[in-house]
Amino acid sequence: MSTSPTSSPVTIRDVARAAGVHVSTVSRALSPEKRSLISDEVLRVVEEAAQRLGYRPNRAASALRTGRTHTIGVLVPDITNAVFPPILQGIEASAAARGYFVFVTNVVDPTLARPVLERMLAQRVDGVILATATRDDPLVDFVVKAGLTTVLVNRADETGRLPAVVSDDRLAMKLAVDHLVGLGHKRIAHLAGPQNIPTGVGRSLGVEQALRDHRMKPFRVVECASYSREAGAAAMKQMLAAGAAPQAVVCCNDLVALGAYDALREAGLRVPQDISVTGHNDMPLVDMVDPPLTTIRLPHRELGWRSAEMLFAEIDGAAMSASTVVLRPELVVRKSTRAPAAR
Amino acid sequence: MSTSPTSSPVTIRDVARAAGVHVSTVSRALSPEKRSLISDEVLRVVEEAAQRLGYRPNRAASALRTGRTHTIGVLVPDITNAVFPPILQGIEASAAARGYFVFVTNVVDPTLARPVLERMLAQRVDGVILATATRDDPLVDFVVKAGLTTVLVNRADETGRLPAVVSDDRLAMKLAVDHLVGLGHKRIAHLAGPQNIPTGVGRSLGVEQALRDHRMKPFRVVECASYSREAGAAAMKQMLAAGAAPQAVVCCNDLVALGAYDALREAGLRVPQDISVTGHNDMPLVDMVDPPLTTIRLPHRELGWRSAEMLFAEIDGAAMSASTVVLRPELVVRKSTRAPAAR
DNA sequence: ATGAAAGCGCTAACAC
DNA sequence: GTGTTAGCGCTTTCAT
Repeated sequence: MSTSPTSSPVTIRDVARAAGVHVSTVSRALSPEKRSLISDEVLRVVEEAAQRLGYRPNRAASALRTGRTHTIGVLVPDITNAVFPPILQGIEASAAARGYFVFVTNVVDPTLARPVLERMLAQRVDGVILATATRDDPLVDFVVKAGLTTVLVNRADETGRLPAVVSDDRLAMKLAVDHLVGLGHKRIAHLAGPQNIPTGVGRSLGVEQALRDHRMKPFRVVECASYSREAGAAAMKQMLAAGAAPQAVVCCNDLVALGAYDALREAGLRVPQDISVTGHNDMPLVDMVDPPLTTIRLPHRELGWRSAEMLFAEIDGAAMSASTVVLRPELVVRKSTRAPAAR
Repeated sequence: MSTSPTSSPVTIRDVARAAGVHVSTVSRALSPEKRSLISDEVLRVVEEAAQRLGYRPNRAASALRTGRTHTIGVLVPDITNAVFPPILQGIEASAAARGYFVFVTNVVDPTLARPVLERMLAQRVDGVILATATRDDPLVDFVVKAGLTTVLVNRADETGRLPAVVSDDRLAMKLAVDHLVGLGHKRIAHLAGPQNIPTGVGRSLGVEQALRDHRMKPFRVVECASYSREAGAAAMKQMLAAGAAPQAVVCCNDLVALGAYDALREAGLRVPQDISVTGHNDMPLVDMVDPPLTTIRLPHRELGWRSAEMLFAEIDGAAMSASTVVLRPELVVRKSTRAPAAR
């Protein structure tokens, strides 16, 4: 029976007056933790009054008093990149379940992250989740010094000072390599990610290790300037220019793989007849491209969810002692890979 | 020379003491509007002290005092849907430029929107942007009654009570239809969007009108249950079951078009040889599917940016009197459309 | 079980 | 140009 939700200058005092009790009683009655201290009768009256007046506790006031804003911040490098929305979704779901709100910021330029964090500090967020950390990120230093509760997602902290939730990049690449080797490929190349980003080096290491397990070495490796289609195309082009084409190429991510498609097509090479390609992420629609991409699926939403859960645990005082949670990726075989042509 | 950004219990009082002035002087000195009232000398001293101590104004306190939180909320139905991230990006860019933060909430179930708004009201957001409004949305009523500054994006308010920023759905469909007619198609069908969503009806109207302009009528129309690939496939299947296949089908959105691809392929029909297909949105990767989709491109980022700008104008007191801004979409021709086969 | 009172950090009248 | 004062709405001792 919520009445007219008109503009609400109704304060706790109004409720107290209406209920004929003191404001502190109202405060207690409306607090889940303290309501046990109040008699059933008063509880009823207060709740009725609050309801009737359309009372909405002013969070700013409560934040000022308690120092807790029920607010967290998230920094993502590019919300337009399909891996981040599911992560955000996971974070937001966890936050909403606790009555928290999430400030989402799109930090295009890494140097702009610092001022954003400054503003978040001013807003007194209860914690932040960083999806932006590069290797040796000064931001890690900053949040640690500032005493800001922080969790990393999708990118771990190599210095081990911050808890993180990541996917197992090494395993991911091993799945791809094993699949290719199983198909009979010998000359397996790698389109590597930027080596200043944790996932970039992790995946490169994974490829090398997996190949080594088969007593093989990367046929050729080219580093991409970024996780983008353009960078992938450029890198593939460069690889092709370097000599004989590989039989298969393991890409650091889907976008790069699609860029490789572009370059390969331009060079008159067919996927998978002439060359097999694998991606990483299983972005939406990669099952519809031509040919459907064999790739690695990540539990993106869970990555977000878990990171938020860790953050809230820390906010609630459970020192996580910088643990890193590693989630398992899985191989999704489609049409971009097949056995190499007989020679 | 910002010193150790340690946990900051440093208040305006500490700065005042360090600078040897009164707190109100500090407040003024640090406020862009009021700093002109302060002597250069004092200004210098205060700024130096603030800097040195690592002072960060407590926004919660300021919000309590002024009633302004420098915070806005955004409700999106599905952040995972590729149209929304660019919109969010536009909103966030506009907000960041003003020192505002954005609460992003993913409202899966429309019935959950109300409690989310209640919480936003409690947080005292300065305004909200709704990307979720359905037709005759009770939410519109709610925010109007609550006196919450609101702008709609991507979906207009038919009752005209709220300002909105939308893309021209009628024009979009006209572009698609004209293209198809120009190619020589006669039997043009429509896979319509949910008719309880403004864009759904807008686009349907657009198709009908455009066809009428050519003295034609829709060859067949099926409404999709949602803007999804599955719904598109189901609708296309249903259409096919209804009798002779159309020569071309105009889809309400890209996902639906891709669903149509699925159903068509299953039915042994080739795109575009047997049937032409158009989409709407120009999602990432639809240029890489097989065949590359002819579609309508929207200025998504600008949609977001403009809506935020309108919201801030209203927050700053410029009554926008519920104006609706309509942005122009554009046709992107790819490989899913061609002239009908000679019979 | 409830009331009284203080104060979180800031801003805005209002003095001077 | 700067200081004084009051108070935003809430929570939390401390009494009773």
